[in-house]
Amino acid sequence: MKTLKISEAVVRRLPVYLRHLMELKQREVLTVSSQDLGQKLDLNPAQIRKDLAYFGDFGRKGIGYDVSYLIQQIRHILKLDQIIHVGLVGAGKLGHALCNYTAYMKDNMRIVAVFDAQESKVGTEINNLRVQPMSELADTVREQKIRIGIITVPASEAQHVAEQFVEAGVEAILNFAPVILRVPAHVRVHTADFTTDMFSLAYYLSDDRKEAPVE
Amino acid sequence: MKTLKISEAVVRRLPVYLRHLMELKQREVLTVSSQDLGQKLDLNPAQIRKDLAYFGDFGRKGIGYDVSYLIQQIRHILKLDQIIHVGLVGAGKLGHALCNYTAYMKDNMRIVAVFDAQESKVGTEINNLRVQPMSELADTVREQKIRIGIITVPASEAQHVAEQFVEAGVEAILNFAPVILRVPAHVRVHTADFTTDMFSLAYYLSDDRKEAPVE
DNA sequence: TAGATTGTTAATCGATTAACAATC
DNA sequence: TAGATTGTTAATCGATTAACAATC
Repeated sequence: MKTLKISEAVVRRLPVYLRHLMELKQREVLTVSSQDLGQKLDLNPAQIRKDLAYFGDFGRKGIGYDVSYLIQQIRHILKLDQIIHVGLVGAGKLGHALCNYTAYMKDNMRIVAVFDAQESKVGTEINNLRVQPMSELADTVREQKIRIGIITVPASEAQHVAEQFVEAGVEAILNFAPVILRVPAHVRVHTADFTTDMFSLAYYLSDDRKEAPVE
Repeated sequence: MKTLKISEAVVRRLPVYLRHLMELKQREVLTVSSQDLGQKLDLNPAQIRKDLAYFGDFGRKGIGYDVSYLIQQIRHILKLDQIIHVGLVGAGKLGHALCNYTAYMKDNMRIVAVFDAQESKVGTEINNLRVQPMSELADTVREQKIRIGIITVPASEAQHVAEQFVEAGVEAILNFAPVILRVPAHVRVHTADFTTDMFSLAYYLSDDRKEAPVE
């Protein structure tokens, strides 16, 4: 395996490849070409080959990629050949939804603890997990070997929660609050912000204003 | 206003600028420089100036940008100087969460209808909205002037729902299901996929496997 | 005036795509 | 063998950043 700095764009495509490969496997497709993949995923075949070639020679000239083998390799690259433990803070509707969303994630990641600052939430059950108070976060992260933290609290509390996660030793954070978190460089943060998505979508609407303009 | 093809990267940053500007406004800050903004948002000041300059001369040399004026301009660019009507299909936990997530979106967008294919869901109330059957989607989209559709159904149903949205005349779709949707070129789709985010985060974890490796 | 900061051009950097020898 | 398809190099394209004249 080569050691080179892999761009974020490449890393973000790997889960997309993986997902489609799993589907192919389920349909008992044994082999797939970069051509096929590109067609399905709306990507340039050369890009797919190049992405994969960063990590090794996974294909066979004239043949393509062995589906099962490639799945195994991508899971290894993404460190998903183990079960990653995840903690979540914010037992609101969104937190609830994500806990249940284990559908096809469950072989690779598992939400093993849920926390909330609100006393009324503590002790309730979500998906067989007892909602814990924030005071238990640090110990639980260590005991349960939680490596990724999910933040589904209001924007005003997100930074504080992030700091507690970092303090407890979490290595990466997925943040759903619409704020930019400040964390040390060794902690990776991705922000999954619904409002940013919605607002940028609006840009692409046609120009005729259908409602009474405010301006 | 110049007419030039604006890259998606630029469009995705505009809502981030807007959000921070709103916060500045609330704190009664009158003026902001690209320097200040860059610091807060982790972006290069030149990039911010360039992004804004695509759309007009909004700043003043030696001074910076007037916060209120820039807010107004960005809202106009993003077509958020009107209230955009939104429809949602999939009244599960995630759909529920998004309906409630109107917090700071409510001046710009409004979810005005919720649909679900499951009979057991139809007729229940979410945030004062009656969940409607899919058979009412087309008419409601037209009557309510719904321009953006949100999809929060299982992956297997997402494509079918997208087609119904497109058929009904929706201009853009925000898709939460982990699939790549096929829609005509005039419809814009953004995919907000939780699993892709989580899986790509795992790549950045440290290399020591903390659980018993599967491999 | 002096200091600050924009808008914009030019330079740099990085990512995508094309092309093709190697080879199954 | 002929056709298909990889891995990789070179070409292209696009996005980010630096630099600076204009000017508040």
